[in-house]
Amino acid sequence: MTPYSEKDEQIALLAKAMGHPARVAIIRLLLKKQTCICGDIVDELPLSQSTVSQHLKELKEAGLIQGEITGVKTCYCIDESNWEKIGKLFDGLFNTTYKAKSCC
Amino acid sequence: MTPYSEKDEQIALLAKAMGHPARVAIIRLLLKKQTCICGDIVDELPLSQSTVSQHLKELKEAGLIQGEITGVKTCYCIDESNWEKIGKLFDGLFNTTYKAKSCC
DNA sequence: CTTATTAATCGTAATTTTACGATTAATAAG
DNA sequence: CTTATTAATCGTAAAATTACGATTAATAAG
Repeated sequence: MTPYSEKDEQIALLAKAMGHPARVAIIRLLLKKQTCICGDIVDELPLSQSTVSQHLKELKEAGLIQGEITGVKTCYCIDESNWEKIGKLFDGLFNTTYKAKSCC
Repeated sequence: MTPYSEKDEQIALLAKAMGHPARVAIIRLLLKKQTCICGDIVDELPLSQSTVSQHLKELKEAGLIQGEITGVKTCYCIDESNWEKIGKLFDGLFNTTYKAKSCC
């Protein structure tokens, strides 16, 4: 269906999800802070509640984070089941030591 | 000016550049193959010459690749001076071992 | 039951991205 | 000099993204 490899599609999807500074900031927040309530994330970002919610949804759909509704609040966290795999995917691409070729 | 950290902006910019399967495929091609002539890249992708040229421009602007005009052809390659740094940027983010927190 | 809080979703406008064909500029080949 | 080749750029249409306020749904608090 898609003319690209499964791996390339996967990396592109994940990279796209990380392709906005607000989403990078959210990921970093979830890696650092104890609290991961949606409202707390909204407070840390210069964006409206609805926009942050949209960014959270994108990160969730890409498999980077998980959201768990508890009562009236929603707690977000890094999706542990994918995190390591994602790290390795990027590692496999970016930490290929590049050797200069003849052409340039 | 920007409300986000320099690092988050940098990562987002690079991730965005990798956020399309065609561009991931181009990077992988440049990592693997000897030849890096624009025309060869066009041949490997299911896209028109102008579209590939546009993707190459984006990768170049993000600092991921370099292009060198030699006669009537242009030879693209991984930007060695940035490659390692970029790998470390992503490594620093994705290879943070995530420890489950109390909240979810 | 009523009201308040929280976060998702809807509707929408503005911007950006993606893709293409056509054109252009530059070098190479004849 | 003329023609061919290569790749960048232009113009443009369609689609996707980003952001917001308003609304909704669900639980919590009174």
